[in-house]
This record gives sequence, C-alpha cells and structure tokens, in this order.
Amino acid sequence: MGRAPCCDKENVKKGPWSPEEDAKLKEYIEKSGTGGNWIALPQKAGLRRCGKSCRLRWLNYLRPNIKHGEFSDEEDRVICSLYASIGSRWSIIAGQLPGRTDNDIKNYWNTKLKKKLMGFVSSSHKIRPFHQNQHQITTGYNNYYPQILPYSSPSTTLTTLAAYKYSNNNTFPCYETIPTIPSSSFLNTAAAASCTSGITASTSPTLQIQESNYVGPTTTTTTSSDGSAEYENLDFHSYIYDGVIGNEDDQSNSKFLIEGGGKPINGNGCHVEQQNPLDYSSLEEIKQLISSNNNNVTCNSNLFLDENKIEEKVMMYY
DNA sequence: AACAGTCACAACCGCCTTGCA
DNA sequence: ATGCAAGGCGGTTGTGACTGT
Repeated sequence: MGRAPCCDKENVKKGPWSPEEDAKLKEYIEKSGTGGNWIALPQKAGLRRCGKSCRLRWLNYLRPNIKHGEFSDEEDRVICSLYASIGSRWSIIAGQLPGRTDNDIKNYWNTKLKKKLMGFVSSSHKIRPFHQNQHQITTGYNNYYPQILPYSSPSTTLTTLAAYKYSNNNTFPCYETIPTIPSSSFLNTAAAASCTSGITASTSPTLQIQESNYVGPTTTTTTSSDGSAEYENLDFHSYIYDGVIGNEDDQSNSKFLIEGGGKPINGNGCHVEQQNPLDYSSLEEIKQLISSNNNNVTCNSNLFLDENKIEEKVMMYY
C-alpha cells in the first residue's frame, strides 16, 4: 500500500503561481497566519493548491525580507565554506544567510557557484591527497575534516574524499588503519546545546560531521558529562553559530580560530596548524589557497595516491 | 526570422522526521 | 509503544528566457 496523497491531486492546480494566487495567499497568511496547518490552509484561503505548494510558495517567495538577486562574494564564501563542511544541507546553509532560502541557495550552487569553482579547479588545481593539507583540523584527540576548503575546491571536497575512500580500499589514505566509522547521528541535541552554553538548542543549528569527513580512530564507548555517551571521546561536538563553525573545545574562542591543541593521532606529522575557512576574507583568497602548492606537512609517503587516478575518479564520481 | 541549445529558477516529488493521539 | 498525518528537506523536473547559429 502506498502513501496517502497529501491532497486531492485531481482538484489542485499545479505549475506557476499567478499574481492573483500570490495575493490571496499573502493576504490570508498576513491576516490569519498559517494556523500551523498548511494542508488546511489552501481551502481556507480560497486557493486550489496543495498545502505543500502553498508552504513552498510562501517560504521561498512571498514571505517578508526575502532577498533575491545576485549573491555577494561574502555569501559565496559562506556557502562554499559550509558546503565543504556539511555538504548539501541547504536549510542549514540558508540559516546562515539572512534573507536567502534553501531553494535559492541550492539553485545558485547547482547552476552557478559549482561551475564557477569547477572552472577554476580545472584550469589550475591539482588534486593532492588531503593529508598534505596544511589546513586540516586537529582538535582534542582526533583529526577530522569539517573544513578542508583551503586545500581543495569546495565543490570537489566531498567528492574528492569519496574518491579517496573509494580508491584506497574504502579507507582514507592518510592513515594505515581506519576502524569502523561512527554513525553520523551521534551528535544529539542535548550535546549540541551543552556545547553552546547560553544558546538554546532550538536556535543553535547543529552540525553533524558526515561520515565521509571523519578521519581518525573510533574508541571505546564512554559516558560523557553532557550525556552524549557513545562517542564522547571522539570529541566530535561541532556546531555552527553566528556564522562560524565551532568545536566543543573551542567555545572559549569566539571565532574558533583553532589552535593545534590536540595530539596527532598517529604521530606521522599530520598534526598541523589550522585556520577556520570562514575567517578568510574573500572568495579570491580561498581560490588562492586552493591553487597553492604549499606542502608543509609530510605523511606516510607510501600512502600517497596517484594524482591522475584521483582526478579521474573524481570526474567519474561526477 | 527561425530554430536549437543552454541556462536559471520556480515548483514538484517523494522520502524522512516529528509530533500527537 | 505504535501508527498516522503533517511538516521539512533535498533531489529533480518543467518551463520560459536568453543566446548562438
């Protein structure tokens, strides 16, 4: 048995909204609110539309303070940084850009920004194994890669990681042994709330580092002080607040300019200085970093991958 | 001028999550 | 504890505008 339709498909109008429909919806919501029930709203407002359609139209187009038009360099930078960190979590990204909707950002990324960056990458960027990344993040007892943007194109970061993983027997090339990768659902609301002291859970969107971004050992289960028992000693609590990505360890630093305070997980030199990509002042600077050939970190050289093969796999992935 | 190809973006679809009875 | 309805979200599609030939 399939799912029941959310509305009577036969009797609802589809396609572009007319100015009259927009006016009706706007007037109704401004006067009566949504009543917390989008499904019932179209009938009350006198619209032959699906409730979901009304919701989308309101959120993406009609509600006040929606910003349309060109994205600024600053917005580009934030989108790139967050995409590199959390992937296509458009609603979270939109939460960091007042006036922009998730749909807007998603469209912008898919139609313009990705191409803009990929164009840059194809002309000047040589993909290197990310363990050569001098900007990788090390915190606490673990290395993770929520923000490897200074090293690699934001648009290729996750696919690059996927390619590495795929091309190296499903493990990451930086480390000889990668045990089980933890579930991405370990970061619970309570833990996030406790990380962001003074900020309630509902207003502090949490960042769950994706599995593919995790590099490092899993450890035995322990009980933490904040109730996030399972992976406490992975020290994995990260969040976004006020336009920056932070980590539990970095709460004292308002801008999370992370110091290399942790210890390297395998002593191979991967413990390096880091910088939050959101501190970069412009997209141009990010691009410069992407194209940089600096390589101040040495890791196990026998684990390096052939650059051409990686590039090939990234392209295949696309 | 006509047509084909490309692009941008609004809108839809369906899956997943959440809240409630 | 369970099932259902509604909301939320990301991926995808449809369509009109634009551009090149």
